[in-house]
Amino acid sequence: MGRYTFGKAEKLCSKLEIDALFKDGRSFKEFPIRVMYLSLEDSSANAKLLISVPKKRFKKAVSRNHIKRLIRETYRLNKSELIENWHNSEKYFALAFVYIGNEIPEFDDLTVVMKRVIDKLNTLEA
RNA sequence: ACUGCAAAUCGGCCUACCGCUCUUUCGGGGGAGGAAAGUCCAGACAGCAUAGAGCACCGCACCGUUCGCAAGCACGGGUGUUGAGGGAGGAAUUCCUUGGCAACAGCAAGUGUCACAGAAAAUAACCGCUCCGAUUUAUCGGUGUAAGGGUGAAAAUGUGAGGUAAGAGCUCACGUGUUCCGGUGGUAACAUCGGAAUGGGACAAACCUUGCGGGCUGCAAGACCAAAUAGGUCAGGAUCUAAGAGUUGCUCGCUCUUUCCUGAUGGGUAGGUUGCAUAGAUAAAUGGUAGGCUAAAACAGGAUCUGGCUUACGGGUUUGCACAAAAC
RNA sequence: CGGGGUGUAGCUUAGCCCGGUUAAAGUGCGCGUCUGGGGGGCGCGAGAGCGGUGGUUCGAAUCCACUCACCCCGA
Repeated sequence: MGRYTFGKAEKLCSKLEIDALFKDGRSFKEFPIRVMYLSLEDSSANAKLLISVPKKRFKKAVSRNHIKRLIRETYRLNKSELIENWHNSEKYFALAFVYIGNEIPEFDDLTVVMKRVIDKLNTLEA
């Protein structure tokens, strides 16, 4: 079934959707991640995600890539509950995770944060 | 052996589970670096421009070889300079070995600058020296001179002799620097020998002069496909007795434009394909967790490609050089 | 990807083009003084060797080369 996959359909690629998300989307913070979300009419997947790490805070490409990979892994391993919920209620969302911390996080700490983010998204939209 | 220095080189591996990207004949296969970086140079490639020549602007500047338009880079060589070691000598100095650096064409084309100090920083004259004149016999004025003094980063070719009122390349000898000519060695830069002329302070990373080279812009270049909306062109139709223009002396009529509908068409935007690759996308792929080797491994992530340069870097390996005293 | 700019006292700037004597100013800091005290005024003083390395030159913040850091612009 691919419960822990993260393929292309689940990534936010369209420039139009990205612009709409940053213009009209709502957001909340769960340090060190800022989450933006926007309901979509119809889509290929129940949740399409975009991960961003600002260049101003992390000068080196290696650092930015590493943080993006960590966030992607934690999301990939914890998202199944959220996707199931939205799939049952036929909701479609565009998501953006922006890293606002100043240091490179540890995997275990980020897992805790990501679980709280998933919970919040579940309760907010339920 | 250890340690230090220099150079070259390597740039974590294995196992399990969960994942990413490209490709596929659906079995599978490929998947970041020595610097991928900085963007300091250069080229390939692409578009535009282009009769020929000159000027401006920019770049380069000892010689040879590979590549290249010229440079750069690499290797080798010359010259200069600087550090270290050694030899000769009383010293100045000079020779040899070795390492670093050099934007090493031209101030003898012109212009400009040379602070402070000093008389004077490039048509030299303060003290001094010489002669002449005056005189109050302390000195003053004039002429000549550049040996000596002092200043400075730098003071007008060094030593000796002749010469002179005193002196001076003023003359001569021996040196020395520069330029030219010739011989020898070398592909050449250059080295060396002989002769002639000459004595021009430094600075061109000062303006500049000479020689050589350079068209401009860059893959977000460029090529192709192309929705919606608005407008363009063409064709057909409708509305007309509405408005304007043309035709005409005037009216009618005719033609065109304005309005609406339908169809076609070219340009072009979003977007896509290509350019684009034996890694290769287009919000952009190499990761995460656990364990072991052993301790966490360092610097660090491709966006058109290639070569050079520079910078960052834990640890390992190899080679070369140095290695005091003591103990064995 | 391409292009441009800036580094000088704690901070903000000048000086750089065209090299020269002790690197200048404002603000901040310290001390003194005026005031009953604060604020403010006045006076005095300390504080940088010019981002780094190398070169040219008698001499470099200034000229040149390389390099490090930061900022901005185009699409």
